[in-house]
Amino acid sequence: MPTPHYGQPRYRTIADELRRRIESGEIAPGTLLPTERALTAEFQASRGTIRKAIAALQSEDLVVTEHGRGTCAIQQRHESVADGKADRGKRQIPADSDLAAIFAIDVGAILIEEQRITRARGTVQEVTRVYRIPLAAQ
Amino acid sequence: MPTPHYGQPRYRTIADELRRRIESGEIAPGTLLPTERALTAEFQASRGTIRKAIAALQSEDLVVTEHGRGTCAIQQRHESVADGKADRGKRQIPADSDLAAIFAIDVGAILIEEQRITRARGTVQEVTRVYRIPLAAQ
DNA sequence: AGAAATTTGTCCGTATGTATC
DNA sequence: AGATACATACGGACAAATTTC
Repeated sequence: MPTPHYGQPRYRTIADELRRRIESGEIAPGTLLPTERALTAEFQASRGTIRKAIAALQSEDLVVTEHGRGTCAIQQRHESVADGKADRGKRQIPADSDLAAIFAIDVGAILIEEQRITRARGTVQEVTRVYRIPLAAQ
Repeated sequence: MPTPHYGQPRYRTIADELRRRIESGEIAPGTLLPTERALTAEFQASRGTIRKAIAALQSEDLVVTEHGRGTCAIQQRHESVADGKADRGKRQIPADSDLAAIFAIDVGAILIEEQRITRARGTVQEVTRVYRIPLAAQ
């Protein structure tokens, strides 16, 4: 097969299909996707194309890939948990030296930290923290 | 050259060099970068590697690429030099009392921390950190 | 207007390095 | 240490958009 990518490129249709499986729960959050090798077999595409599809999902924060391990589906953000308890919080913290360097601000300057805890069947799966500069300071 | 990517991969050092040229004004905002072909000649790297380096700059909103035209440097607001800190990183850290309580693990137990830095026009917008328990421990 | 050249986009196959299990 | 799985890199081929002649 040369390169017949009329309409939509192949890596995109593959990404769409994988996204569907994740969002439908066919690939449960927290579980590994099939290996790249398995995906090349299933979609009859080269490994490079499979990796491009997965890269698209990564940029959507739908999956996380770890070197020798595999690619893992991430718990969805706007999914209301069964217990309904929103494990979210927002607070202000002073920047430590690490964050200060990244943001190019002074150590001790105030940052906004938003925290989100995702659970599955009661156990904590992930803790996500997003830091940013207060709007007032910009 | 086979594939000796000790320390830093090739595409990243190339991306760093191109970023330096853009931020130093050597490649003026609004002007086209050298063609992929020219870059392969200069850096003695394959086209795929060059494209990966450019893709990195794209995700930093430092350049935009148009199909039959080329890759164009973006007008940017000055800002501190990128200190070479990777936009994505993963590391293992011991749980502090806060995280230990959330995960219901011992203080000092190892957690995986993944960090992602999102930028817009060169400036840091958000720092996202995701913590989770190593799979080996589950 | 049209053809050719240029340039980026997609895809394949292979080989080797590196991290994890 | 061995097997498995992802990461990097090369080279070639063809497609599609743009520019040039």
